[in-house]
Amino acid sequence: MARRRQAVTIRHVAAEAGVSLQTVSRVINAEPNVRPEMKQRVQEAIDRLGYVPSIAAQRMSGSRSYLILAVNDRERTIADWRARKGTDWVDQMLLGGMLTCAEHGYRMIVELIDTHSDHVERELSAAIAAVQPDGIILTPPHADNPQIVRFLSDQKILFARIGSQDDDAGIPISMDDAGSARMATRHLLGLGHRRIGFIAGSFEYRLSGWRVDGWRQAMAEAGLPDAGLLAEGDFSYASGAEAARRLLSGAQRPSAIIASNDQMALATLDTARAMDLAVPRDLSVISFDNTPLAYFAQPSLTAIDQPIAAMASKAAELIIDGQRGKPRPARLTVIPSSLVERDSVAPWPGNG
Amino acid sequence: MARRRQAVTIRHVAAEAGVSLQTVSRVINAEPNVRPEMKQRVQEAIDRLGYVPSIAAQRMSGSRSYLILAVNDRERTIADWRARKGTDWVDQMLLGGMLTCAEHGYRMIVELIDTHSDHVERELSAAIAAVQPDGIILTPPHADNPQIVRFLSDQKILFARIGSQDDDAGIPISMDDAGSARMATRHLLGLGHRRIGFIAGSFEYRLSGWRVDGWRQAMAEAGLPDAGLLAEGDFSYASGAEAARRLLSGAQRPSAIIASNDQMALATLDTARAMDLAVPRDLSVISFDNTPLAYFAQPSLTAIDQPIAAMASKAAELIIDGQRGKPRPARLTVIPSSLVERDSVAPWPGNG
DNA sequence: GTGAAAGCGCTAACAG
DNA sequence: CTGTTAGCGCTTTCAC
Repeated sequence: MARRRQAVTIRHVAAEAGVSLQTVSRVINAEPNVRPEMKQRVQEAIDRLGYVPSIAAQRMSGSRSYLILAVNDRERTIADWRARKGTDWVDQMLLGGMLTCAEHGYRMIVELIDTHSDHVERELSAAIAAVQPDGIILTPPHADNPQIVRFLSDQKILFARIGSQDDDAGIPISMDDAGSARMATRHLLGLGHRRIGFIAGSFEYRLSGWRVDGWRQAMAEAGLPDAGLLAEGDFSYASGAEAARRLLSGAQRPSAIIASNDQMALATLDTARAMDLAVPRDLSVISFDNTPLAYFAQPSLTAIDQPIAAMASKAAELIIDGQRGKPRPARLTVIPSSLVERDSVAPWPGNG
Repeated sequence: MARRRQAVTIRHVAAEAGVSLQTVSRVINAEPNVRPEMKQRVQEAIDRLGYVPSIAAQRMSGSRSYLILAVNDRERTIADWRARKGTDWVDQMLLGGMLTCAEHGYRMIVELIDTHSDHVERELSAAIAAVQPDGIILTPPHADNPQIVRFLSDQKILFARIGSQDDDAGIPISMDDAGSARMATRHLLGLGHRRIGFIAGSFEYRLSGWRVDGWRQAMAEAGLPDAGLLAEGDFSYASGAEAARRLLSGAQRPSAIIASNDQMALATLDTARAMDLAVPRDLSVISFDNTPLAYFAQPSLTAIDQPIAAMASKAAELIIDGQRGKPRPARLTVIPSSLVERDSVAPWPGNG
């Protein structure tokens, strides 16, 4: 195996520009205390030689690796990939995270970690030891995993927590789940609906609770009861179908249902059809997440769009800022969600 | 910025096990010439300390970086991510590539490169200089880009070419596009169809030509003419719609159409509907790729499933093998595709 | 402001 | 079979 060496190193640039290694290093890192003319001379040599620093070497000596680890739940991610049902969480993370990293000379590495395993910490620390990232982006449910959060805090590693609202450690970034659920509920209230059911996601995800809270608040604001209108799912299609059946079988069935993700909303659509209820004529449905599924469903789903790309981009940005010495935001960074209106919602038809 | 150092280094392990650094290194790299008892002693120390080698340090001294670069077309990839229409090419690459990499202690880094830019080479060489990957996985259209292929050959970097069939350089891995098109065509012939239209993709992708060839061959085998049955698209929905309209407006319209990707197949579905043709009663449609779109389309699309995950996995495997000294396969590695039957195909209805 | 020297964690090459 | 030595390319520290 040939010992593969870098074609153009800082040494070549230094020779070409007739300066020391240090000066080149300073220019690369945009450090102060370099005369403009020196800086220009070095920059020209860099361009002429097409020099690009080796991230391995940069990491070896310095404190930066220019690598950010994006950590996702192994089981769920692989299941989504295999299912090929259009869940594009990872794509959106890459869209936001990768591009923002690239703008600053960073790269993103995707890592899958088991939530349930008793050795989460070991898995994560192995990844950290191997990659030595400058920061870590956590997603649900890891973002609220106390073991992980404590571990990263102790290690003093910069980390962002997408979908979390805890500002005790790391950098929480959220779309404001409660507010989003309120928005969806108010939208339906505004159309005259009074009995609005809610299908919660797994409470292993803290955002599930916040979404329920938002719905409850909006109902309370409108002076409406929520008793008998909440059903719990676990984000899976099957759980959504069961929850929808429960809600729709009651004596006073809801005229609208909000589901905590697209899979459960789709299940609600199918369940309604099976019960001879037309959507949106007999039942309005609003979904959360807005994956491609929402677009393809029949009828297409009105949905709260979870701004994954924007959250990932912000996460990368804040980590890079932090790496450069900027203090982290004092509290939760909110990236607002939006309501995408499609065909699954209609005004309340009245008593007719 | 604190100079962040590795918590546990090879040095600690060596001390713990009471051996030299070299011996530890040999154990890590599974090199021969280490007595089993030594090996075990070292392994125990590694486990006790939770030691994981730093890939940066490994790259610095050795010849391996344990990093593989997966290169995709920038423009198309970003467009797909933004569109959120369920194109899951990158997900499938990750599914196959990342998991296989992980099995061997490698990581995959996704990189986006402009095809059209006149500085493809510069972009790519910058990525290589920065990451110093042990190998590169090229996808269409890069896999057949002569500039890129020549450049990587000259640099003597291991690279796999997904979707390519050239065995002059790199490691070509293909699903056999001609064979796949033949399979689709024969499937329709077997159901009695005689006039089978074909919508080609952009000829900037060489596989577009191969797919056309396969269709032509199958038609010729059956003694059928293909004149007037070929329309050219560019993989976009719009181009597919236009191509479908052209094919369906002829005097002798086809009873079946094969589209070279899902977007164009969807466009064919919509165009047929607009022309009052029912699918599959009046027109059968077969698609290529089998993204989530094929599953969600109405009616769902019978499709040639392009085994992206399997190809990416094979690519990673062959690169890692190569890195370990195994010679690359003498010729094209074929990962067979399969036909996924759904609702867009029916037997030829006869003259009625 | 700029340069020289030391060392990051690991492996290649060579000794023993 | 095992240990020692010399770097890999870069940044840090400390002189000047």
